[in-house]
Amino acid sequence: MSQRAVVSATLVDVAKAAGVSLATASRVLSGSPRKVREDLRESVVRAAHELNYTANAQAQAMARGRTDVVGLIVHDIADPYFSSIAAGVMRSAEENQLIVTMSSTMRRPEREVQYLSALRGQRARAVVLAGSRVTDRGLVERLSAELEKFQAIGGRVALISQPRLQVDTVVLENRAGARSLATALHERGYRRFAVLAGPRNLVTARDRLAGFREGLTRAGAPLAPAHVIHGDFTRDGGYSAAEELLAARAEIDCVFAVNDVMAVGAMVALRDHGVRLPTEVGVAGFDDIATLRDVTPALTTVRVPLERLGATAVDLVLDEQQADRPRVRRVRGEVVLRDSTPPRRAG
Amino acid sequence: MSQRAVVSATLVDVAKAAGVSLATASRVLSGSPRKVREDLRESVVRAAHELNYTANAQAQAMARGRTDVVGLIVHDIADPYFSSIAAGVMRSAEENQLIVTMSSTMRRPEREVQYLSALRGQRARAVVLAGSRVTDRGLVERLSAELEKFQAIGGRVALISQPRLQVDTVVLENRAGARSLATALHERGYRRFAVLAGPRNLVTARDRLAGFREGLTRAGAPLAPAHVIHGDFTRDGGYSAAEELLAARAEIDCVFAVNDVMAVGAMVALRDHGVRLPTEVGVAGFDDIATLRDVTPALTTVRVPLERLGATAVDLVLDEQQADRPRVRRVRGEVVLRDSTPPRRAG
DNA sequence: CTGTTAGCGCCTTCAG
DNA sequence: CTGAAGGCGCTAACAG
Repeated sequence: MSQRAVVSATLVDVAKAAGVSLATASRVLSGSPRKVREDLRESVVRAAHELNYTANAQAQAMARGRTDVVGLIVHDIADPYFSSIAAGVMRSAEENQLIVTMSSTMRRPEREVQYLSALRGQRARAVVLAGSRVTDRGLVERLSAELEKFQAIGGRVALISQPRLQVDTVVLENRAGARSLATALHERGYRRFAVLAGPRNLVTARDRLAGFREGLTRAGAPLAPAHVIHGDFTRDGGYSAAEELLAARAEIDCVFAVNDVMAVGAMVALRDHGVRLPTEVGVAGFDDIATLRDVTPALTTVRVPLERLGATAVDLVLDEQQADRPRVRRVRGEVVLRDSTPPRRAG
Repeated sequence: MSQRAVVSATLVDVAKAAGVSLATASRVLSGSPRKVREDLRESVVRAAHELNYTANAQAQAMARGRTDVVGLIVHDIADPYFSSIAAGVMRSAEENQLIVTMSSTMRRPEREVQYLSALRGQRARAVVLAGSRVTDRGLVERLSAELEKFQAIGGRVALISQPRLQVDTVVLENRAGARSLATALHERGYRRFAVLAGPRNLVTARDRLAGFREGLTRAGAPLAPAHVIHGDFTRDGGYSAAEELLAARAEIDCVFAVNDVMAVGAMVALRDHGVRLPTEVGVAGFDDIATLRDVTPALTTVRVPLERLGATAVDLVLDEQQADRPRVRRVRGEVVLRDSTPPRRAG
């Protein structure tokens, strides 16, 4: 007879069971500032407990006119760079009682626009867009338009990347970091560099290349154009780029891959082709990915506080101070010299 | 005068602008099966577009009585094991037009219960719980109770771990995998093993240890109890456990760490203490984490199709066939022998 | 301090 | 095929 209920108890049920009005029940259960007589409060709590009552967050959101959802959009959650950022976002979100809904674009920028639109449908309170911007003008415009719509209905936005759009941004100083790295490597005695530069259309990759080049030029050892190889921002991209370098028989003593994942791919490629590391060629990366710290030789890189990037972005969207123009939080990386680039004797 | 609107257009606005009734507007915009005359449909679509209308998903969910949210709960999203599973969950979720909300327990099992309760508040359609179950009886009971409440209101649940609770589960055959690994290593000539066994209360860790022990026993080279070291399921846990092993001056020729992350930590510890790898000691792990494939020497391990685990879990919760008892999908790992455990000469 | 009531935005019978 | 109206579960004025 009594079929298993597939609906949960509602506030009306609780109120009825407790013998109070809907309003009173709501007041005790939804943390309203208004006081309720102790005995009533108790019976409401008890009734709620007995009925396994849990407020319907959707209904609350509708009645209140706002949600506690923050959307996170990343390029690829399986990439340690993004999973670390996600960890930071989730940590800060939890501290602020927010729910995180996540989506992964699989490195297809158009997806950002789609997901953003979906988040608008969710009436998400805020969205964090992590990952490099691209250079494609059309895409940037479509994203901008969608961001404006999102903001038009009161949503907050933070980017983790480059300050290229009219929204709050956590800026990772890729250029300065790469410049410092170049200087440090030059000081260690390296002179003939190659750069595995990643995709041409990713601003992050471009900035790192540009910064590295600047550093070398200042140090008086300018980068040869032929020693810049583009490719995917992945392990395999690094592997292929390094092979290309070898095929070109470039005369070099140090390879800078614009991220750690690529650097590791490059190391493997070099070794596979009989290059001894780090004696014949030094290798450096960027990011200081935790799981990659234990490769041999230990990878020289630029440490990026990834979790902090994520947490900072959430803090930014939660700080409601409506500035007249986009705010920017700059985060610097720190050069970490390890065994993959030992000091090199002159000559 | 005209302050920037902070509310979005509603269906009423669209209907009004299109000169039709609310019902008609709803029918064209929400993919209702009912037909609407072509000219009306067009003007509704146009009005919606002009007003930047996007249906309020919360309101839709309330009216329909169900959501498109699937919750994912992991131990630690920054751990590549979980980020890969997450990638699989998100892929399958997207294919099914579902939204993923994610939370990370930071390896504190009580959090699973809390998050599950929050997801019940969200009226999530389903939840995927990834990560090893624990042995603590009280925790298991509290989780079970919360799972039942979740299911009582129609929510679907899938676990990725061990079939210990009365819900659908994607089971990773840790025991069988570890057993095969033991056999394979024995065949390569290893005889004196140590196991870095992870936390005592994690079922995954226990199963891997048990399987490995079984394999060795069958092969006639039983594991010495003193050669089992427990510790954290992390890189540093592996490092410490290996140091402990060294301090005990155990006579061994092969170390099995119950996951790759620990194995890498162990490799570093062994090297730091002057042990030559893999000549003096072989090292093996479990999981085949992608970013860890390039350590030197290349790590022998048991490959686990992590993304598929995640995707399978989503498929399971979406397949509404209400079986009378929990369904189980078994997934096997595959031994991958690499350079960290080269064939060993007898003697 | 408590109760009544009007929405929040949308879907979906039910008439027309 | 279209429109009117009730209701999803909850919050927040507004009275009492």
